[in-house]
Amino acid sequence: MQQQYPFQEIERAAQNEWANKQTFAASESSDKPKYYCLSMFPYPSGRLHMGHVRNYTIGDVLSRFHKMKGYNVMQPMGWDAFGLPAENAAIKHNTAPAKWTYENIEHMKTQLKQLGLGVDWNREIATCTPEYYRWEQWLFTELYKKGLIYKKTATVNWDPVDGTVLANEQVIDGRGWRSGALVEKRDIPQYFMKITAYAEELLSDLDQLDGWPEQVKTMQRNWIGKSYGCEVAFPLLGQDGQLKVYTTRPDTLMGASYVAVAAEHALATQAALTNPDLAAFIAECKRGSVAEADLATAEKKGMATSLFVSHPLNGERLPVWVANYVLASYGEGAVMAVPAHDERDFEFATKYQLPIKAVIKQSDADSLPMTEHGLLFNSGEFDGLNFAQASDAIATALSAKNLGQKRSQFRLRDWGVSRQRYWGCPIPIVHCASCGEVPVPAEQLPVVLPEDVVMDGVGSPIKKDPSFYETSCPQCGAKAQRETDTLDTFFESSWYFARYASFDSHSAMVDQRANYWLPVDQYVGGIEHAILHLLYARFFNKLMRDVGLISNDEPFTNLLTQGMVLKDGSKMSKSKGNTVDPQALIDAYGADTARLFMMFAAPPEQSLEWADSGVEGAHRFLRRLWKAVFDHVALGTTAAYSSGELNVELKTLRLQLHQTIDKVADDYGRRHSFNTAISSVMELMNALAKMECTQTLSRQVRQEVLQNVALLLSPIVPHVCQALWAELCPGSHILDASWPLADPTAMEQDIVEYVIQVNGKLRGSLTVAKTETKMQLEQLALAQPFVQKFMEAPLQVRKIIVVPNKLINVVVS
RNA sequence: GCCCGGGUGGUGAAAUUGGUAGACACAAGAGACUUAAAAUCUCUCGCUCGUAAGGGUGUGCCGGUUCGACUCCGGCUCCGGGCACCA
Repeated sequence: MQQQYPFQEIERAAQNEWANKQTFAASESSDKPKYYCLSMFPYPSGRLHMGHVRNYTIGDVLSRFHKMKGYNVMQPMGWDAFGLPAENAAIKHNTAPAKWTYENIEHMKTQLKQLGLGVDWNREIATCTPEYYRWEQWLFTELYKKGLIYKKTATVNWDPVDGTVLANEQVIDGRGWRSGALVEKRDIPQYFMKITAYAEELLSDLDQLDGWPEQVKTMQRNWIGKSYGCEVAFPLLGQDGQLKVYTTRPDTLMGASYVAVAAEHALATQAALTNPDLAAFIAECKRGSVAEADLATAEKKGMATSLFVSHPLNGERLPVWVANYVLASYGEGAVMAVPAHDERDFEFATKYQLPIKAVIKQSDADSLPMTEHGLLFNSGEFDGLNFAQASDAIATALSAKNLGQKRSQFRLRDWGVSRQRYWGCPIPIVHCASCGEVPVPAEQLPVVLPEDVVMDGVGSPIKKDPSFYETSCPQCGAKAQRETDTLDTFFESSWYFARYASFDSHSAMVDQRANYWLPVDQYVGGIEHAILHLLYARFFNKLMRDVGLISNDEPFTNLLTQGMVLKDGSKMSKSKGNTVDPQALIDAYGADTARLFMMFAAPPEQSLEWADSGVEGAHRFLRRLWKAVFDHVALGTTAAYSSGELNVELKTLRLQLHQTIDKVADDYGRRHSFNTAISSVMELMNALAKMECTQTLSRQVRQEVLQNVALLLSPIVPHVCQALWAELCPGSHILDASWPLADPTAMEQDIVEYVIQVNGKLRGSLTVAKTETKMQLEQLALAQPFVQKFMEAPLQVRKIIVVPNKLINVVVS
């Protein structure tokens, strides 16, 4: 055994061995319970960053831990390979997105392999390959035929100078990022998936996801946003028709003083026909980005139309306003405004001097706006009712007039999946003059995206390429045009978890193997995906279930949401240019140090500001561990302790060892608290270092400790533990060893330390036999000088609190 | 703006169910070894009063519940994530 810790040599040897022996190849034929551990696949941006190291080390630790615990483990890896950055890079470097993407994949794959992940690389997938995306094209056509995909117009960011659609990310302060032109909203036809048809199930099934963080479930619930309220119709004055609104506060109806519609609302368009000022205002509202955060933070602006409606219950004449704070896409695209009881309506009414009429009160001291529930007043026959009573009574009154009814409403909108971009999966639809929209038949799939293209920065190459878009109608054979939009890249990442189980199937999107592996037992990924990706993946799981491909209801049984690795206070990402490449770290200290440092730095769910101070410390620990084993085996091999009378020192060390075994198992398996698992092993190693040992028994205990340390740490630092094990136990392999079980006899203790407090303040401690009664403990505590000191007259003991095996608190006054 | 998190020494953090605040590390300082440096080892290390023993104080801020609060409750503040076309 070498005296120095030869990390390069060990890591290369271990990684070669795992590759040659196919150590991590997963198989469906096993009598062990299966464990499918999935980390969110990376976007091939060029190089790994610290967020990747964190994500994939967490997944690998859990995979290796479960393998040792006797599970049949699958840990796959792949590439979320379509997306906007490839187009930008292609323009910048005058190359094709495909070439750039494949080169990045090659480089990042090498980097991932250097991390020593226990990945089954046979199952590797890249979403930009026709073998992958043909199946989502197939699913698209199936769903289209079932009516779960439909077409409607939707608003996009339009750059009038570049003549192109912009992603929200490409709109900076209302201007196009390349042209600098003021961005406009433009309505274009797009395909939508009816995720709202699954809203109820997506909401209720959250209740069965016990292995998900409460935080994520809450965010999803709020995003789906089921509310209970009332639809209210305001009859138009001077013309036929009604203005419909949806409200969650029907109890405030008698306080409505105007109604407001979105700039895109039909009534706004109508009123603008005869009102040039209003037309100009509506045009102004159509400037700027479509992102909700921009809309919500914009200054509240509005303009009165010349239209009026009548209040459905009291017949009062209310003006119709156009307001930029009304969302066209939620509810009816119109609201009834009750300024006294709504923040935004209050701000708007104050600005434009609209009437503010209070109708709900909690007390006489209410200040407006008063947005809490309360009792009605100023509301005629409804005075004195509470929220629930008033909601019922007003809904009944509206129903009687046929001007409204109770209903629920989802905030969730259907998912627009069309993108006017090149580097994505072509939408498998053919537009035929006589047959209309025709889905491409399964036998003609995939619709292959041409990869040999030139990106000029304006528009998508396939929109200008007749050899792509000219085709014939699958139904009538006449000349027809292919759809040139591509799919949202969330489409690919919504089902990849199932494809890993059927990675090489040429006959189906997923096959029976998926029902062996699914659902994913442990999903690991960034908290930034808490809503969109995870919701879409849950939706796709249900879609795949309903077309008969899989049988599970939910895709991910347990979810670990990794905190972000921040740099300079914000998310590390290529678009922000603040990434840190782990390569230098791996080159200088090895993968084990990088992994150990990452796991030791913070608990996985916590966000982490990147700093490399501490890397040295992690490396130093591995060197000390190496040296401890070196010194131990230099004296010859020995068996681990099994029996014999031990002195107090050795007994205490064994106690600590077996407590550590229990703690580390709990930290890995239940708490996912890798940092404390590491620190408890460090404490154990510190204790071992203090122990003199030349005697046979103490060498046996030392052997027992070192063997177990190798096992406990092997999920985190697998290379060095494999090498150490080979030295400690010649002829055996660590991958054949199973997770250690703590020895209960080593953990028996007959004494216990009590902390003594006086009035909740620490004053001393007491070591007593475990068998002492509560009465004896109280007497012992009172007898201590450091307690007596606080009992001098006139102070008296009022009570004594004894927390078994922990603490005694003497309360004096 | 709305939804979800977070704030503990010089730094990363620990305290698992309301029960010893700061484990384990990093950095720093002092010392040992060395011709010297590196490496390694030993010690000190929240703030404050004190020579010491010991005391006071301290987990973003203000208030509350409790024998006891980093932990629970109310209000604020700052930072991060998401907001449907970044992934």
